[in-house]
Amino acid sequence: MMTKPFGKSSDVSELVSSLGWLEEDGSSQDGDESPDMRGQHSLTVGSRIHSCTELGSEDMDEEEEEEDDEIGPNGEQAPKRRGPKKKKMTKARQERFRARRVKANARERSRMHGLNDALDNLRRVMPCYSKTQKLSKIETLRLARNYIWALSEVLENGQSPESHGFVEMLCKGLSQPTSNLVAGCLQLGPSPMILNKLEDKCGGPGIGGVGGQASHSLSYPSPGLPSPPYGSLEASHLIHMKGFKGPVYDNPSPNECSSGTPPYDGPLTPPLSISGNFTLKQEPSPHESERNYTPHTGHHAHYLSSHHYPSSTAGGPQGHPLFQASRYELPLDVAFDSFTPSHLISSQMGAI
DNA sequence: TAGGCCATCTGGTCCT
DNA sequence: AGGACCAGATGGCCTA
Repeated sequence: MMTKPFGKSSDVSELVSSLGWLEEDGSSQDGDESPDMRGQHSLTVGSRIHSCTELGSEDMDEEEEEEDDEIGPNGEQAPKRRGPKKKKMTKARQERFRARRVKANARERSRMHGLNDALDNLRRVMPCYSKTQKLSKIETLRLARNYIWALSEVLENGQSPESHGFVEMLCKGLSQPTSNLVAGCLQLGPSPMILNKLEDKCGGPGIGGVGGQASHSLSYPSPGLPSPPYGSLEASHLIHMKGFKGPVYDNPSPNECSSGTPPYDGPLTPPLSISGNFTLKQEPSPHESERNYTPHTGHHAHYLSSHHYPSSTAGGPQGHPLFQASRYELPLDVAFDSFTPSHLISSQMGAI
């Protein structure tokens, strides 16, 4: 559960607002703001406070304004402050500040969009990529780690990708809905990824094989379907049941304890069929279509069992720039001829 | 209604 | 000085 310092309607916010800290004319809205802006009708309390502080420290060439006689919320005199004195917020300064903030906000939005695009790319190389059932960010990262871990087991220990252990590794530490999704996908059919490549290279079917004939005996519920009340695929359960024996880690990270997912400190080994995967999945990011900000909600995606892409994004824009980048293609073709884990990993990570 | 997840704004910090 | 990165805060949307 996410921890939130304040409730959704913060008492503090109301207090600050009542003190007149909030701008009265709604000018906190960026001029370049998208229609997608949903919850930004007021600035955050902390931000507002910081904002005032910052304003007080800029433009030292302008006249300073004493603020010694600040009056507190209850009328009492606030203690004198040390440090640079705040300056009066002149109109010009306000405008400059706003312009700066607007630019910074735009950059930050762009940065976060880039991050989300990268996450989308990562989702696409996951075994259970689905346009309609999107993994949450955190689950994407967890699954990615598990995936790398599982593949490394395949390469290093010869573990079969059809084995229980492979699926267990993939699901380890994931939420049940995600575990179900992964299991469902693996059972349903070949993830376009490693499995095909394994088939090519090893002469064996991938997990589940084409047509969804799962060769492993784990009985996963309803293939391909989202989460809920299907059986429990909680990885730890499986592990206990099957006497799972994972790799030995030298330096277990304390951070991993909470999730129950083992850390992986060993050498990374790359996913096996990145190239095939990218070939198959070179679809435009759903996110990309939303970059144009359809009004409605900023919710471009729904997550796992309970979320679905809006139909309008099904087609999506063509030619995602990221997928046109040569860096996705070049190293991948080399992967199996001159197999160099570090190279592949770096190429894969570059894609991410 | 609570909880999960998200996008966005924001100020601070670090780096170039 | 300006940009990148980060984390805190907030409200919206959605589902159970």
